[in-house]
Amino acid sequence: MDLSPRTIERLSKYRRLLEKYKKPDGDYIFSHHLARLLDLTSVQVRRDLMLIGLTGNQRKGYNIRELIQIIGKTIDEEQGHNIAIVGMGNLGRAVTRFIRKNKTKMNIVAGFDIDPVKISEEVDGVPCYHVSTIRSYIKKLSVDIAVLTTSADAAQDITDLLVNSGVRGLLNFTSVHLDVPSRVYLKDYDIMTSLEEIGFFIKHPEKSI
Amino acid sequence: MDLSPRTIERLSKYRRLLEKYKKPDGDYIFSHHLARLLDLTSVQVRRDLMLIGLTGNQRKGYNIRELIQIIGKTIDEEQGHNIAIVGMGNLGRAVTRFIRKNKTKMNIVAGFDIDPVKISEEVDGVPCYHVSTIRSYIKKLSVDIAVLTTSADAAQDITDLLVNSGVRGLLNFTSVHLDVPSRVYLKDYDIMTSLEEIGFFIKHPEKSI
DNA sequence: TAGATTGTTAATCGATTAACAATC
DNA sequence: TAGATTGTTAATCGATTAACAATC
Repeated sequence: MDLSPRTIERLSKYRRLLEKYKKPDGDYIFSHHLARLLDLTSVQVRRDLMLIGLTGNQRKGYNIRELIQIIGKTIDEEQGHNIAIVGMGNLGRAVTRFIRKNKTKMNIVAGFDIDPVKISEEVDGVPCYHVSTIRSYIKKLSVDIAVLTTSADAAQDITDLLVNSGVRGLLNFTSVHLDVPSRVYLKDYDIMTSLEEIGFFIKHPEKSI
Repeated sequence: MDLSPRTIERLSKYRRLLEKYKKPDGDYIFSHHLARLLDLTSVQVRRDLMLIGLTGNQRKGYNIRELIQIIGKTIDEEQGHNIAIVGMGNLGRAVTRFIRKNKTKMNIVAGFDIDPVKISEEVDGVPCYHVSTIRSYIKKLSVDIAVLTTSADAAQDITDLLVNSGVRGLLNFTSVHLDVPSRVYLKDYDIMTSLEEIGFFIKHPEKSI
């Protein structure tokens, strides 16, 4: 199986959409219908589903229950993922609550901070520890994904610590470009860059149509 | 000028990196040096800079001051952008403080919420109004970009309201796929999908190396 | 000068889409 | 059956990279 990040992202969106989807006229959906709901082409939907071995019915389309189940088999880790939020400032607390609202296989097991005020103060039921204890808690709690919501200054040092402690995936909300070994999967979320991108394209509207 | 979203994103990162950059051995930087700092190739850096008409020096590289200035001329709107945050929950407040910490041409001029508790309670100096007043405030304050941090339920209705009020760019933090006219530039930030992407690729490490 | 770097075209790579046979 | 849809290969499109001449 050889799925690109973009395909994985679309599969995640298909599943989430259909989990909330009140069956229109049964438990099946056509590729062009799913495509329209997400502004994609029906070919792309069929191709994505083909790649994960899902087969449809020419009369009824794709079985929604089966679709959700096979996407889960493809992208989920059976035992779920244990997540740590590093940096329990506004952004860290917001992300914590956001993730916990979505009942998925993503379990937030710990927060970390340097501020004594935040430490041992639970956020949405998640305990917060001092960053100096990252190594032992990451190992003890089998954290495999960390969300980085620290200050820019601390970002690279904390990243090194996380990676050395065994974290294998990182969601980086800081605006710092992180240096990580290739075995670690890094996803950047650069808010300022995104705003500047939006700013540019509303200044040059002809480009985006 | 015909710049892709990816080029704009890289330009934004070049600038931010170099603004904080303490000159190594002068006020110039080589393309391969800048490339290494951001995990890119030097060809890509040179090509990006070529596209915005920036010319380097074969002995010294690119003048950092000039680079920052020309990137600004390319991507910034001279008068800046007026931004509204819609949904002043944890995420909205976090994003507000985050953007305001970065001194840029992005001015947050208003927040909106439905919760009477949050309304007329300033966040980091930004006033918060009721969503029913979106239309008049968006026009009065000339808001051109909105950050959507509402609940999933409200997302599409609020978006319609924003677009009808004249907003031309949207940064969407909800997990809902939004339907917007093509003249509106939309950028999605789907946290759950990103986590699932990370989860998949740490399960299949051979793919990401 | 020799060596390193820039600037730019052509080739390559990866992802999307067009086309169409197979199927219900 | 006719019509619509699926499944899949081939063509296309867009972005990155290789190659190399020009320049300091």
